[in-house]
Amino acid sequence: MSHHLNMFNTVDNKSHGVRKSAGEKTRELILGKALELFRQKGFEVTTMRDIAQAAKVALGAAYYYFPSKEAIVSAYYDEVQRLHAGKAREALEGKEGLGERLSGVMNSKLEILKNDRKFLGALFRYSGEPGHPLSVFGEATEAQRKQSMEIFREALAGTEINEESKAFLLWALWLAHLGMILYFIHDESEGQMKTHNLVDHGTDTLAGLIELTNSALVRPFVKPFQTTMVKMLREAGWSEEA
Amino acid sequence: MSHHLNMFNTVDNKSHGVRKSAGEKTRELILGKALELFRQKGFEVTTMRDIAQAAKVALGAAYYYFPSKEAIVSAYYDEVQRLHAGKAREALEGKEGLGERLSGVMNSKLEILKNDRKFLGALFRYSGEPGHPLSVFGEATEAQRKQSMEIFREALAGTEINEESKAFLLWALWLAHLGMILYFIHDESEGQMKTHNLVDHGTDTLAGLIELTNSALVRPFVKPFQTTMVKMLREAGWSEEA
DNA sequence: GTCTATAGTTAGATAGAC
DNA sequence: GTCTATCTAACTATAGAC
Repeated sequence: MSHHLNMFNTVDNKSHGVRKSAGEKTRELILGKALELFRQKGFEVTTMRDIAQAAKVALGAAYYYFPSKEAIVSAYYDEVQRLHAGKAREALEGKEGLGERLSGVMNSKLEILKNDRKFLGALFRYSGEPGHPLSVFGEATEAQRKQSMEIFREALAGTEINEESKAFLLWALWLAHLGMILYFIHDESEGQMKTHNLVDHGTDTLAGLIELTNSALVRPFVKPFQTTMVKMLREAGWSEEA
Repeated sequence: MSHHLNMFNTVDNKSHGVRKSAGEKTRELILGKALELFRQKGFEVTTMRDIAQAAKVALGAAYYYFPSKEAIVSAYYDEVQRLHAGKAREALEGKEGLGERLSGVMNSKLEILKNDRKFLGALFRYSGEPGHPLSVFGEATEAQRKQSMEIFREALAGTEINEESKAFLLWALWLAHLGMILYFIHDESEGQMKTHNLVDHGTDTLAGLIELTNSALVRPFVKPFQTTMVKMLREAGWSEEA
């Protein structure tokens, strides 16, 4: 029985039955060792040579699998997304209120990232460079973004919002979730308690506001704003992935 | 008469009467040439060697004045802030409505940045690294942040908001203004029209919302949210520059 | 397709002489 | 303050083993 711990320090069930090519295994080895080093020493100070050495492969092998050092963090984040899809759906089971549903999605994300604040910053390094393959806003990462927004779509299931506003809300939630990660990285409080408070109250407040704007009493006042905002955002091209 | 164009391609009035040390002049020369190259070729492809050569100094001299390549962009941004303080105050003259006041501040910023989208991204490179001297959220840039928020405080003059909410609103405006710059960088539309639309409608909408929440009819509904939010943000430590 | 080994190149950054 | 020389580490290139 070869249960073994993967890079996330969880039991890797997939290793039973699923054939992996030699390349696959090397790739995971490099990724795992890299993350180990990033967690230990930090992203900056860890060199590609360190990583190759730790994985007992040649430097060229590391570059064969990962075109750059940041690409390793990006690959890690792919895994995070995959895990999050599962964990978030688990968290959504049986939860009815919008507030707790949003909170479930956000908190499961934090749970996955909890030991990796040291190197998550590398994810944001190219956010201001539109063409860069690793920009969180770039074309190359569109699939990831869509996938992430799908999870939020599920959290919103059962909420009464028209499709256009919902599309915008998904974008906003994805952005907020990025902001959460950024805040999390900077949060030096015990157990990142401040981030958790922010998420708990923030999701609750947001849910309350959404319900408020749907209430018969307030809606007439809010309606014109919604119309303006949708128009504005359409002009701004948010729907075309701008 | 030695009117000459400075790095912003505007007439440099300060050069009359104000003595500059040799070092001061070298620094400006390097900064100016660097920005020229950044605008021409982009930030990435411009090397420190290129910059030093263009300024006819040794590589070491460039590093004597600027500890890193990004520090050049940061120094440029200091100038931007200084210019913005002036331009924004000009724009605020005679404007009464909150919407147009906010719009004035935002648009004057865009006006200053308009030719520099190519390298503004460098400003965000370390936003995910708390300790880094060039992180927009870091301690080392706190003075700049405060200065920037002061401009927004002036835009809010005459608006009825309690001090605690206002402090938060300033933070939010500063963040929104960062977001605007990010969007601006990614905006490939003719003359960055999309950014301008977003700013025009966004400031108007925000102003409308602020007024709405202050109205007698809606306030009772919104009040509990304001209370919760202020509490939440206090717990999150936003006031302590977290 | 997967890797090793090794030898560059490039460019950011630094040390220390003048 | 300014230079020259040097260092480091990301990255590339290549030739070959399996």
